[in-house]
Amino acid sequence: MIKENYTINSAELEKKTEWFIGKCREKGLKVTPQRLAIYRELMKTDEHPSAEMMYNKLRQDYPGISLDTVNRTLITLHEMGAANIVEGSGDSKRYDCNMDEHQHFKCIKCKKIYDFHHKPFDDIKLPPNINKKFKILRKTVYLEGICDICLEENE
Amino acid sequence: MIKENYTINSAELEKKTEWFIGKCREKGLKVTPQRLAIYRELMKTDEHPSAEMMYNKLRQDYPGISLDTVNRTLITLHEMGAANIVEGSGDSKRYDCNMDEHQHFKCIKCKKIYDFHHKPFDDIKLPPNINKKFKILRKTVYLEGICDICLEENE
DNA sequence: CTCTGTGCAAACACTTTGCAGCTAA
DNA sequence: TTAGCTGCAAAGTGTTTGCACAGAG
Repeated sequence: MIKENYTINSAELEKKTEWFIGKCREKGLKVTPQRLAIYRELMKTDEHPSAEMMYNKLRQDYPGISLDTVNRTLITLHEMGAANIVEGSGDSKRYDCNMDEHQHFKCIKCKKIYDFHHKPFDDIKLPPNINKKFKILRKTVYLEGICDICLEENE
Repeated sequence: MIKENYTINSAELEKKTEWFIGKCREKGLKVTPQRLAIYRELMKTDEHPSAEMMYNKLRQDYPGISLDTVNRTLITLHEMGAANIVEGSGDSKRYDCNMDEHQHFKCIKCKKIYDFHHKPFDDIKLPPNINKKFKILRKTVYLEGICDICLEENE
């Protein structure tokens, strides 16, 4: 199912806010007005905003807030498990001239990208409602984790 | 299968180079020494390099080459179908605090990201050799294309 | 009171653009 | 010859860092 025009109701928002406050305390992070505002703003949208987009929204209600705080807080949210960084984002572009079907595994420590080819991933079926609504140009199965070399180094 | 320490043999490299020259002619693109060098360099590595990484390698043999040429040429290679931009790259980071399993579709025209949830994508089986070698932290199925709104606008 | 978090400014990394001269076809 | 490509420089965009002050705990 495609989720559209998502709006969280206020009860849900308060519940999530409570959860977030608990999570902060648990991790020894301070509950500042900015952190709350950023988290709540992110809860309220389904736009997968960038830091810049959030900053523009937030400064309407919090004129003093700065873009770096938004940036830093989003990273904090990600680290504490309260937000995801959406795939397809960040870092600089990386190129590849292997035009055969294949997939990538990226090590989040050393940033190395490994090719692999797993036949079943070539053939995954797209959900029909998506396929009908949008024109799909590329489908990607993408794995992230820690590579064998970095795993060894940790021990 | 995982592809490692990939080195192309010179016969293969020449064959691909011929193919590339043909492809350039076909598209009315000039075969310049820089283009050839960049394409051949990309063929020779499995490192999925960034423009910067390629530039540093290439300037050893072509001291005059500039980083913008590398950047522009990589885009050209991508447009002519001789190279891919590896997923997980480019643009600014985008955030999401929906922590439930779900997938994303991104419109390459308007950059809007749509959530959807297709149960079978949650359950895709990892290839056992990958799973054994690396510690997989995240698996992602990610679709790109043109959304319904942008499709309409084109007509 | 203490120590984390914030705002500001500057630095940084990466990409894009305009332009003049060069070169493949 | 000439359209397209390159190199240079500058500007643009997004992110990170150092530091002093403010405010949560």
